Amino acid sequence: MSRPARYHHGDLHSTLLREANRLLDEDGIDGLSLRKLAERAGVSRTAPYHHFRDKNALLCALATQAFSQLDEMIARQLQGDGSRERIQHFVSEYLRFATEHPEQYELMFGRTIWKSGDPTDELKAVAYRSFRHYAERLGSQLQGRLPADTDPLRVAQASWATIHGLCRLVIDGIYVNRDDMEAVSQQAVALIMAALKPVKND
Amino acid sequence: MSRPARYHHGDLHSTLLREANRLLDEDGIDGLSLRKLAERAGVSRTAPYHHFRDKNALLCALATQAFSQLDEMIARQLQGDGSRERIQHFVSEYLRFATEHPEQYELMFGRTIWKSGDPTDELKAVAYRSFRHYAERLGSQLQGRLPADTDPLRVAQASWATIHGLCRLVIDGIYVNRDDMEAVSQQAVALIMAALKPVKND
DNA sequence: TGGCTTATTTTGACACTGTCAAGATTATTC
DNA sequence: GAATAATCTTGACAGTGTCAAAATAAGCCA
Repeated sequence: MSRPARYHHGDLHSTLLREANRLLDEDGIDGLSLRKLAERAGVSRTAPYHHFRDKNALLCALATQAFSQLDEMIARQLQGDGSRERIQHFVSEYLRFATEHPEQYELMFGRTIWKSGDPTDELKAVAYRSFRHYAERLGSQLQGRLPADTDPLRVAQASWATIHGLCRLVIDGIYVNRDDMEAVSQQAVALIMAALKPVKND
Repeated sequence: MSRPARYHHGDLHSTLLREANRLLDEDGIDGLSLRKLAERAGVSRTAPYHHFRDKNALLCALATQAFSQLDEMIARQLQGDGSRERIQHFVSEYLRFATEHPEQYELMFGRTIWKSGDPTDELKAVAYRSFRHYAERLGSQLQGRLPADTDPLRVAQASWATIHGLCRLVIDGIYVNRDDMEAVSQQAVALIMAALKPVKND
């Protein structure tokens, strides 16, 4: 016995987060129930309620974590020049992020939290910040190459919608083939680059 | 009393579909329970099981209906020349379709059926047919205007992902502002059109 | 140390869900 | 009219999120 069953767990909060992530990977967002989670943590059904107000709060905490990771990834990948290769690579990394952790991605952007649930202020903050970072970095990469009447913010929104749409199609089980997805994303990037004004490093 | 409570309802199948659609609009996909539905139809909890194998089958039937409507809309809007106005108009109609019936759209493309559930063969057929029609019609509109190394199917997939991504962002409660969405979609269309080879009616 | 307060955990309960089994009732068919 | 099939009902079960009240442990101040 590694740990004699004490009345006080000692580190329930972080244990819950860790096991919740595991449950998410294994059983999906539908299979993640507070009761199962409590059992995994070796604690009674209602113990988690003293660490998270309700299930929504737990899910928001998980989503917040995931957004931090995404934000880091964006900062890491979306820098340097705005060459087609760089942007293409970023898109591939985004798709990988979403397809390798589909349930977390669903949690981050899905209706469970944003529509049915009630997103935490903390979650909203990190989510909006992620997008702002994306828009800023993409904007600086395309600087001077957009037509005069084109708002960089709109381009950021549109391109993000495209990537996000692809991710949803795969994650929701409509597209299954990842090679297809990669090819489609390359096509999308190619179309956008074709619309830009030519520049020296093309 | 409009109808004396008989043992046999007489038209339960279509009544269930009708009331299920109403429940979907009013309470959302999460609020749609078989028991509530049965009560609305004035029938006991398990009566629906003699008309639909389970809840999944019911949802698939609803989604199938919705796909038929979408298919009709595509056929209606995506014809004629491939001018920017026509395509723009189609996109607006698609967004309208999704935002006016968000819960049906969620049902059509969401994970409830495609991932967690088990899509009916009938549903798969009509869903794939819808996309095929979209791809065919868009392809014929862009005929001769795409770069030589560009597969029209990929363009169809990429553009659909963009529209779909926008719809999801709105439906899932992440974007709230519909005017923004309209502007973003116009930006996306503009970018695609800019990448095309110029043609007489531009 | 002792006692008080607070944090943490438990058991019991409630309303809700989808769905199965077995029986009751009506319609259909021969 | 009798047998069969379709349709509907009641009862039950396991599962869910969450509240209230009681039990237990930890922290703190004297």
